[in-house]
Amino acid sequence: MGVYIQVLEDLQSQQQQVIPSEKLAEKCEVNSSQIRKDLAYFGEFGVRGVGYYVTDLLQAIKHFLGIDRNWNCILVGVGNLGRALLRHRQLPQKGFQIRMAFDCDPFKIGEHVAGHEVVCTRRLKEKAQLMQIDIGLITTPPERAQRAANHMMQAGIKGIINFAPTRIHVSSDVTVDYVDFSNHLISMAFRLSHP
Amino acid sequence: MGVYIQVLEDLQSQQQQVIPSEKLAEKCEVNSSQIRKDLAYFGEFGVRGVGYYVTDLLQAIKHFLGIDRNWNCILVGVGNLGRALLRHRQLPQKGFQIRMAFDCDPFKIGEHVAGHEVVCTRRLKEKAQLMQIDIGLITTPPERAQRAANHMMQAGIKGIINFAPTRIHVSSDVTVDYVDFSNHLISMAFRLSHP
DNA sequence: ATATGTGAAAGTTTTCACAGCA
DNA sequence: TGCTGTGAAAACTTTCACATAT
Repeated sequence: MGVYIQVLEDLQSQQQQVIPSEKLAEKCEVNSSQIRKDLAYFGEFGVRGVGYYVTDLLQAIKHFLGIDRNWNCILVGVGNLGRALLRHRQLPQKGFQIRMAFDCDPFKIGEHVAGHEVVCTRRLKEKAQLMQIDIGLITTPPERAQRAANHMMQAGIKGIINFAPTRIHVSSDVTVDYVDFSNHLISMAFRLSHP
Repeated sequence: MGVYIQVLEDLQSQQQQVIPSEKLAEKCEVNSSQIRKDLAYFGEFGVRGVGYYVTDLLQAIKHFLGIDRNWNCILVGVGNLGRALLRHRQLPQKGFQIRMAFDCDPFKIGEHVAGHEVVCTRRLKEKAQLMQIDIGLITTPPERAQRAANHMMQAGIKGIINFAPTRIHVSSDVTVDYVDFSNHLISMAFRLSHP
């Protein structure tokens, strides 16, 4: 789904006005009926005999996905990965603002990373409740991921993306998504071993 | 699939010898027949009435996935994400060694990151052909991803993991995997918008 | 007694093929 | 004519349920 946005934004920057599902499918490397099904799902946006208007379609997809607004995020764990995310320009560009960064290491507290002051994790609830935080990013070592999740839940955060390679337990009204690089390397190793 | 390894290694470090599919399913947050199907797929490793021997199973899964050996990797693009990957201790721990780091920025060339000297991307082929490199990681800005992929193909690399948010084109004997954080944030935004 | 391995059933996703509209 | 939107078919995945092994 995110591919559509990627490719459509590309087309937009190339001043391409209209695209038929067949061409879009090619660029996204999926089947063209797949695209038509997906796009028809949230309203009839295509024009028969013509194709899809790039700008209108992008708008519609973004609205449908809920990314035609800003999302407030916080990050816990200012290690290598945490810093990479704090400095990543793509995220704010797409409407995901990391508002604050937390860590429990006294040596890191007070440090500034890409314009964010690093704050003690214990102050997460107090700080995060003030501004409405939507999404929490966990980039701690695995053994501290659960604690980070607990802090986030106490602050009323309902969406957690866990980059630490461990499962976390959350109450049923909280959505968790797992991101683990190693999995991509593992799956690549598998594919290369079974040609 | 990677979840199994995560959980089994956890069990191993807790000295747990045997585990039935039901318990394993709970920890992996999947259905227990799912697990039995998956595990039966590469040989009968369970013992009826008992369960699975953790160590043997781990061994078998790792062998099956092709991660009971070392994989030589290189990285192109020493930005924030590139640095995070170079410093990530989990990767070598799992058998993925990043052997060299490349960048085309003259200010970065010669710099050392986590024990890796940064080398000019033009010298990729020359350098990478010497040691057998299996996997290439692209962490460049999107506009330089295709060039990085071309260099990798010239060096005979057959597996590419692309962290840049753009599609790349490769010959049919090369496997590409895409990793894009934004997708996880987008999918979270979607789930939080449609409760 | 207990827990695997596996056919058969249910559910989901992907693709096909074409009617219907610009 | 050209391309969308969509039912129907095919392919794939997940779950159930139980015969089978220790």
